[in-house]
Amino acid sequence: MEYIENSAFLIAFGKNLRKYRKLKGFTQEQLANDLGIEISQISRIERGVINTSIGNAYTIAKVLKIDIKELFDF
Amino acid sequence: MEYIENSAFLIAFGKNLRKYRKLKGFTQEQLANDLGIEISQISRIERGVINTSIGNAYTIAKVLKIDIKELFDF
DNA sequence: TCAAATATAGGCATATATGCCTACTTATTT
DNA sequence: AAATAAGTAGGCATATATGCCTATATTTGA
Repeated sequence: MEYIENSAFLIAFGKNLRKYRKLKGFTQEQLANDLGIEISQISRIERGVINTSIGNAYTIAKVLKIDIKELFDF
Repeated sequence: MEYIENSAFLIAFGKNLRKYRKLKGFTQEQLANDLGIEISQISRIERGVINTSIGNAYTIAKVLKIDIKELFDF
């Protein structure tokens, strides 16, 4: 198994999240509303600007109705 | 798929991390040193006291030489 | 091409994780 | 039982994520 840098990981995670969000037909705003977090955060997470929490990742998976492991599968 | 509460998720994550840490023969201190983070944080994460970042989870997986998905597999 | 919807960018205040430290507790080993 | 190792607890300062807001850019649809 090869490991990437932390910043690259955040970007990869964000891209993956964006993929699943669109796949499930959510806009950033809808996702943020369902999550109960700020819409600007979704944009930041998807671009890899911020290093969000595991709890947030879990809640996102919950809203998207996917397994959290899928968010880390890339 | 059934989803648990956020606080329960953090506790489950911590227990799982502890399982893998011991499985790989690390003390909290060794893991913290290899990670380059504070030992007190490991204790807090394992007990579900804090909601650590996805980047931290990734680095932990890297040090333990496991796939990050395993940390979320419970 | 224009309008509307969606996403990006950044500033500022606040909340929470983290680092650093000391003290205490629990577990392990002899 | 005593000594050592490992883990827990909490305080305080700092760093970073988050919330809230406004403005700009980009994409999508008519």
